[in-house]
Amino acid sequence: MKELEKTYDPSQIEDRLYAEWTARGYFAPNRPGKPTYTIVIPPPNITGQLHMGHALDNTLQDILIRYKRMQGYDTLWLPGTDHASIATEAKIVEAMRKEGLTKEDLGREKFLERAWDWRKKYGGRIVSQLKKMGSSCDWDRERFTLDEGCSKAVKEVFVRLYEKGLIYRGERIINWCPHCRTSISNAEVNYEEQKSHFWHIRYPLVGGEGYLEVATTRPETLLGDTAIAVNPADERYKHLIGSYCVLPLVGRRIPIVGDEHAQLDKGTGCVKITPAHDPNDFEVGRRCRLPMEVCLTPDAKITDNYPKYAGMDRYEARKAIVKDLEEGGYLVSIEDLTHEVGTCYRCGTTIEPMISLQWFVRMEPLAKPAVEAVREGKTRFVPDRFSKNYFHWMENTQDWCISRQLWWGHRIPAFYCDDCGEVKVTKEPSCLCPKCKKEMRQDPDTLDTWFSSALWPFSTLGWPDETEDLKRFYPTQTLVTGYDIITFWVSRMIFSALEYTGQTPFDTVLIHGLVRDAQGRKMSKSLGNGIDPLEIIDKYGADALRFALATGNSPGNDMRFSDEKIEAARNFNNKIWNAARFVMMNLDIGQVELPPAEKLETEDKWILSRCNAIAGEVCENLDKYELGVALAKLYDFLWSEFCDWYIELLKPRFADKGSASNVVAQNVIAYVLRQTLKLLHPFMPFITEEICAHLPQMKGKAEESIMVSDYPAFDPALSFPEDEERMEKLIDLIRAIRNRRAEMNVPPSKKAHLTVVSDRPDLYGEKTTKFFLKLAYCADVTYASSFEGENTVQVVAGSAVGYMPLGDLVDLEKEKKRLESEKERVENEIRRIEAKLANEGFVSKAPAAVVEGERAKLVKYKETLGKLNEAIAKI
RNA sequence: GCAGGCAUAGCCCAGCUGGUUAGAGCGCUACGUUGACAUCGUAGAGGUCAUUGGUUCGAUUCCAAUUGUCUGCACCA
Repeated sequence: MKELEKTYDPSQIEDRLYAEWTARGYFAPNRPGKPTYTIVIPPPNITGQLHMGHALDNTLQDILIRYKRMQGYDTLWLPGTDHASIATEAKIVEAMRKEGLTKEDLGREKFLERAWDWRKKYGGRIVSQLKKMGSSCDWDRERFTLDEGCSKAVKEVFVRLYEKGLIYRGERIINWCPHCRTSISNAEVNYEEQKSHFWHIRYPLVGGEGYLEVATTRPETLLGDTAIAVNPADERYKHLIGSYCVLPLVGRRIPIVGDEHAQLDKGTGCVKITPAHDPNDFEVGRRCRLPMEVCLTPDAKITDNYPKYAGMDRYEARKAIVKDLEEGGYLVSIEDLTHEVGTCYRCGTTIEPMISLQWFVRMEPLAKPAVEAVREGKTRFVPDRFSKNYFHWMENTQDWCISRQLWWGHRIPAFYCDDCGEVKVTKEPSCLCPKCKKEMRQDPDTLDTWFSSALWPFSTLGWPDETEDLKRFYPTQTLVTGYDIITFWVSRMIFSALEYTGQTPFDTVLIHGLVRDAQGRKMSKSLGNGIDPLEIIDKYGADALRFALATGNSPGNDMRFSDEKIEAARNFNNKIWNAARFVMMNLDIGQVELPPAEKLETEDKWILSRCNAIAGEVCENLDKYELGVALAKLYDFLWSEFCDWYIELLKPRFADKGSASNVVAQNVIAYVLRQTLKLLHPFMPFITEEICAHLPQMKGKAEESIMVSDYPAFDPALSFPEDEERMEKLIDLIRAIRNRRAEMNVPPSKKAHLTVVSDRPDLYGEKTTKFFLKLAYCADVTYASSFEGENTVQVVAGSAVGYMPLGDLVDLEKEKKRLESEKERVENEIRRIEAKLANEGFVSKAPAAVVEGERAKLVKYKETLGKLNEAIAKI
């Protein structure tokens, strides 16, 4: 038997195994006809580097796909990347800036060349990083949101929606990022608390003595004011509706209008209206037919219409205008205020609401069926509470601004005639004006990245064509993603899929939380507290990283990543490794065959039964997406039951070379180890594969790789409840003896005589002696139905009393006290249970199994109480 | 403002549809090493399961309120 190294060294193993798996085509099992299980990857940005969020997301997906693959499903994990228009373009622009170049210098074509070069250079980076994680994606089907197929789908969708009237072009207030120089959707705005002021300003009335006072957080937009609104029911001002005031500093006459937007009980009741730079004011402007006055340029500077401030940045202008207002006697007061300000989710710049001609998706008709589908359970969120988020967003969503003033992305397939203004939307790359027959000009803008991501589950499978893949793998089963991306992506995939394919794109959305740092803070570049998964892999291995991320992690909840966690994971790897080393050192059989039940010892049946039970539970947990729970069970089973007990119990048998019992032990332990490794494989693919490759094969069932072996399932033939009970009793007694010795500070080197008194000869006898000798530090063991002796320590557990003469170490008084306090505890338990059983309500209403359980406990406690009395009487 | 999450051992967290002697890991204490593993073993200390009510035969678990904390969404003239 080839020997394993003493400590596990993942770096020697992982890349080699990954290459082997790839070469053998294991990632794409190709089992047409079998039930399918499909996951599409949330495509990482091509600009991105693998971070802990990706690591968690992909660990969970890989666990699921490996599990289903081992269960025999026709699995597909479809990988790919996202062109990430705004993020990528920003990076390229930034790189160009360093060369002293702007987009305009280069022109669209040259710029796009650079972008594709960028993609070529960096798009592969994240992919190779995913591979380091062990991600078993079908790389032959890798896709890109801007590739030919996805582009085809995007055009198809755009044209269809346009023809249905669900996409329209119009002038609306949109969120404008002055830094990225593009519109962004509502979903892409983050609100941040900022300290600011309320400036109270007087607007003099025309043809009168008085003035109206308004308060604003944005005095610079005063330049764009085209009215003052008051509530039509406001007794203070309603007589003024229809008259005018003078716009301070500008001198323009602006009307006083009546509109519900102005509330009676808020501020002074008067509101300045800037229709071109505020969404609410825009609506007021529409209702009152006010002119739009644009006073800010796309880079948030004052327009040339206001020469005094022209070219000033919005904040500069604010200062200047406040100063001028003050000097002109218009400024009444300044009030401190903290308020939420919209910022660009990409660059953090404060967004500027602006009136702009953009393309929109009409959301209401799309949102309705999407809400219905989830309500009817066609797609299920795990955990369920996230469906509430989803409903809330879907039911309140406004039209989606999809055009972006960027070059890197899907160009909007709309064409304009410069002569007659005709608009045509077509999948063709160019077209002639249907009226003037002149070449039309394509819209220069591109689409929101999320527009193409929304089609990902079906565009990647060939839609709009009825491809074999689409038929075979769509709709998909599970989508795994973080809660931060439900609105951006998940909800849009659902309504898109319903609209174009008539089906929800996936059955289940498994939501995970954020990976935070050890102090619970969000990992961020500015804090510099990010942990690089690749460094973790280098140091501890991918399996350790995966274990640290998966264990104890429950759906939807954030988790902390810490040194302790990754060290615990590394230790577990090492534990598995060494358990395997031990097993192999003791094997001399060429292949493994599970002996018939009658040849098995109690401990063999116990471990087989436990392993089998765990297999059943793990499958159940995995089916319910309780991956963290499943892994924790495997951890406990392997470390506690397999290593701490079964291996220790077997040591005497392994020492007895050549015996029949030794051979049985070899077969059982090799079998259980293999089963356990299989159960663990989806979580920790590398170490399990490496060890399995060194283990002898099962007779007649040789497996090429653990990756393509069958996942264990509960097998009634391997369930031995009586032997489980028997072992548990034995373990209880051994534990109790160790416990007693430890309490009395008896070193392991001091061996004691043990007399086991029990009326259960089936539990204790010749066969158990070796265990007491080895695990309970006994010199020898005798079994009896009664015991007469003095100066002995008495241990009550597992339906037996153990007597150990420990000579001078025994303090009889102390011993008696201990036994009595133990007795008291047991008596309390008995009282509690008896009271419960005497309760008419409990007996009649509680389920029979629970009542039976309580009765069984009572019997057990009474038995223990009897033993304790017996022991106390001896003192 | 609206909605939602979380509150369990010194720390970090499990505990799935109510019935457990409330659990792991880390840390701490004591003991232990010539052959699987010190990246280890044995044992121990440590919890009124945030508070208050309610439902129930029975509540850490379900409901309500309160407090603290975090997150979405909205508004902010």
